[in-house]
Amino acid sequence: MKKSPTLVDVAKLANTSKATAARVFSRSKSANVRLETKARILEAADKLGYSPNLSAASLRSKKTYLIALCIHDITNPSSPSLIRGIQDELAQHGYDLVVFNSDWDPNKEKKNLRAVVRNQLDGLILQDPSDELDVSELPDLPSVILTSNEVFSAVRNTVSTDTVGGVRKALTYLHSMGHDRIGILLGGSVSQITNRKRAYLDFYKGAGLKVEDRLIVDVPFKTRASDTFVMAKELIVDLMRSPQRPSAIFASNDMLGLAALQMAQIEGLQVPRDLSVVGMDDLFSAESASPALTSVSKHRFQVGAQAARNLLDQINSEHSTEKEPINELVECTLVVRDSSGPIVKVDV
Amino acid sequence: MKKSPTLVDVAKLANTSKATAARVFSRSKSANVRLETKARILEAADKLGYSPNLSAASLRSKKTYLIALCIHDITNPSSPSLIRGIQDELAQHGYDLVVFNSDWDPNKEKKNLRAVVRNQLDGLILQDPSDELDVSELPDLPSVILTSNEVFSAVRNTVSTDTVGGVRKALTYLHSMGHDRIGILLGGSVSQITNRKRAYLDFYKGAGLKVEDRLIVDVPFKTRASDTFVMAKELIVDLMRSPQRPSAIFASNDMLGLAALQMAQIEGLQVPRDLSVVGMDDLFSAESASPALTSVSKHRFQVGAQAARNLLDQINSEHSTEKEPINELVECTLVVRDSSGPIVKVDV
DNA sequence: TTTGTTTTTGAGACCGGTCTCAAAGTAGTA
DNA sequence: TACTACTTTGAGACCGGTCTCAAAAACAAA
Repeated sequence: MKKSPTLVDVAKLANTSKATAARVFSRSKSANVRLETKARILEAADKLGYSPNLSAASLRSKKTYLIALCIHDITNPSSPSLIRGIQDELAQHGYDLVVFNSDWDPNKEKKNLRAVVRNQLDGLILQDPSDELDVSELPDLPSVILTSNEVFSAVRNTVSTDTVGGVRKALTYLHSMGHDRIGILLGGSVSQITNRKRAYLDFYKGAGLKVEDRLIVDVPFKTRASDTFVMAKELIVDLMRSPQRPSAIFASNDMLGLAALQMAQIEGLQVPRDLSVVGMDDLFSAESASPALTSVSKHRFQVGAQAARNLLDQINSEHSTEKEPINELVECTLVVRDSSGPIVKVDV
Repeated sequence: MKKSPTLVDVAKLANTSKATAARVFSRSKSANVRLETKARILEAADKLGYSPNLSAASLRSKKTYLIALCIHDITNPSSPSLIRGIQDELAQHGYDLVVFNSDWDPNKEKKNLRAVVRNQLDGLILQDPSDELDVSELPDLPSVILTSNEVFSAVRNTVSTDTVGGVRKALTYLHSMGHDRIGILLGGSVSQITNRKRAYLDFYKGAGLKVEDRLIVDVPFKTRASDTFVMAKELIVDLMRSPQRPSAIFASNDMLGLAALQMAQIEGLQVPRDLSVVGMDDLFSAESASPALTSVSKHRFQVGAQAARNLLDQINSEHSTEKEPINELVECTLVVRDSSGPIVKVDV
């Protein structure tokens, strides 16, 4: 690991000044270097195996070309496509991504945000900040927050998913297939649960259906997917064994939907003949399930891409005058697969 | 976004020198500062809202406390647990992770490696480098390569999975359940395919079974999981419909295993009564499949943790004298679930 | 050739820490 | 009190780029 050559070495070899050599490698525009000179410098750099030192550059220019993504857990099956959406967009503009996990721990979250500042990262994409996080604690840099929480959307740009609309789409679809007693599995954070429960109740009211409390199942939140999964299955069995079981189940996330599929099979219910199941998230696991799980896609990839674009816009708009925050909403789409179908009336 | 305070500001306010103030925040040991002084400095820093500038620090100290992970695709379902294993280990030592995707494109791979150097990252974990990458192109920094390729393991530390042993475990298990005509679905890269095919043939030979070529199915590799999935299903159907179909299928990755489960259901085969299926990777999708897929776990989380530990060791061992590279092998484990069982003789 | 304009180049300050080395302070001991 | 050993502090060079500003060169027009 010998000392690597610097710009001065290159300049010396190319018989020019440090400043001129710098212009050749600088990211900023307006690199006015004569072609002949430029070629000479590049040749010298090549000969020496020169690679610019970004630490040095960023010290002066205040730009690291690194973006922070603070999410709960990269292990969560819906994280990868979000990340990929962000990365693909960033890559086009020469930015790279640093990923932080908070594990739903407010302390880790704050710690991560501090790391973002320390590392001089150029921008921040923050997923669903915890309630413990005060707006004033947000670092003072270009940022996009993935949340529908008004506290944050009032002060920062946000991108969020129209989950309420998504729930409506799923229920509308099931209702159109003749289902009028639809079980709902609620999971995730408290706000997610209340959100979706409201959407469910609204739909029932709008459709003139009678709400049955026992069709509404809350699945306690666990940080590890597998734990949620196990817990969900127990609760789902109860629902399936109840004397008047629903003809369809809407799971507010795919984890729960998959658990339902598994339990249906164990209970000897045939899907979708005996039971229709619709999930939400459209994970790969939904596509690969047997039968393939009908699911509401939240377009995580697009959410990521959108957030990244928004962030880059902020970074590039010099005059970051106190503009009104932009709050974008991404629509959900229902992906119909094999786990759902028209109701089949049972003759007893 | 006003100018943030520097160490000099803090020192001034604490009525001490820059050097002393620096010692309080320095990561390196031997911070000999009197407690009283330290308190004064911390108080000043707190009052000013001081946050160290890592770009400046790393310019001088040559340390960014950032590690690069170059993988093929974060969207690949097995990536997240690998990443998490790495991150958890790194976090304990104050390092953060930058993730790069190559999409199996050698050019992107090289581009990423250059970015690693430019950004002065402190270490590199590189997944399965492409054949186009020459050993000489590896950047000159602490690194761990996730590969079993001898070309790389001869010159760098590596961590790899004993997939051959994993294949053997799966086949041994199926054979012990009475299956003697086991189909194998081969997928992934060329080397993966040849590796596992050899393991399969070796096992068959060892067990004194007759190899049937039509039980060996190659599934062409696609970069997108969904594409592989669709392609796999067509090939699997052929296998299932063949006059003498196997009583068990070993899929060399879970994607293929899940595809097999789905096709079995569509073809009206009951798993595991009519067909046992065993996958490999132990993705969450395997656990959530119906029936839950028996799978060979490659312990990706542990692989990641191991690699990270190894990397940190390298970084911390000052005298990086040309040691023999360390090549670690992680064993696979068979996770038996509901998609496999003893053979059931059919009476025709 | 002279003058005005535009493009290229170079000198040197600067970014905000870390690091070295010597000076100053503090004990401990005789 | 004097002397040694160890701890704590400060001065200032240094890391390798970027940025500003003015000088030099190139070009165009007169």
